[in-house]
Amino acid sequence: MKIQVFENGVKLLNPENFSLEQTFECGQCFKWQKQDGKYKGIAFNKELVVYNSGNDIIFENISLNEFDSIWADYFDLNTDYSRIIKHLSNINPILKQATDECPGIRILRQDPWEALCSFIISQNNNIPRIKKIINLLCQNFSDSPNNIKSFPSADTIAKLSEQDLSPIRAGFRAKYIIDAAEKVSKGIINLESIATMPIEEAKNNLMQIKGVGPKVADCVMLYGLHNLSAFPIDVWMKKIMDKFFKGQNPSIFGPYAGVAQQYLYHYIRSHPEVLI
DNA sequence: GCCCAGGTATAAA
DNA sequence: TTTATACATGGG
Repeated sequence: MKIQVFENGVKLLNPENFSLEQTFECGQCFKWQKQDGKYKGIAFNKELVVYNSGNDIIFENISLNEFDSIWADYFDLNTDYSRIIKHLSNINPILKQATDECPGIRILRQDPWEALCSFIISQNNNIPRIKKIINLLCQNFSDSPNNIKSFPSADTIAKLSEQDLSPIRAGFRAKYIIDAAEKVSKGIINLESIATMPIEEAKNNLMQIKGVGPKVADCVMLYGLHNLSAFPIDVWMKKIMDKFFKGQNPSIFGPYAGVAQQYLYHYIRSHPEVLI
């Protein structure tokens, strides 16, 4: 990974297997917004503007230290995705097509609580409205010390009532958000320790939270706890499995099932005709 | 107006 | 154990 440091930022020179568009628009995160061709977002209480410049990617107005300590990790830039892609594309022709189409997806290392809360909100919902609700949650309840609209902590949400949450228009999910926040805040659910458990045990723990079923639990494992074998199955993935992997289960993708799932999901959403 | 959305809780079979 | 229905809200 070649890096150039400017007076006002860090530039990644022609990075391999890293596309902002594919990474942000593949349905794994909901808080990054495109403005004037640049992506603006917040993670771990830091604001970032990041954008393409030719084949390079510019991280605006940050130090090398911040890049190394926060963003290289967040974007999973120290993982060799070319190896994962090579492995996956040998498994099945549709996976090869998917990786050829969107080889720049990175599985972000999101904050575990943010991922949990976000995917509770995602249930029976569409992506534009998921984004809207999460944005309202941050606008209304962010507890950042720096006056930025970061994702509110579980402790902050745990102090709220279902009625307090009414401005975010989450509907029936509000009670689930509160329950998750209370369990995390009280330590009944410890996301750090869940990260070290075998995946089935981890999912069973997460499913103690109201509104968390197998799909949301897999999303938390994959996007929040970076367990790359977690395989969230939604309506699209169900169709894909039925058509291309009939009778098989996600274990055929080995330890990278979750990455496979992300390539397939992104690919099939832009080519739904493949399923016909 | 109508159908549906990166599902889950609950009740009924 | 499997299958059916309600759920809040608003995008398309």
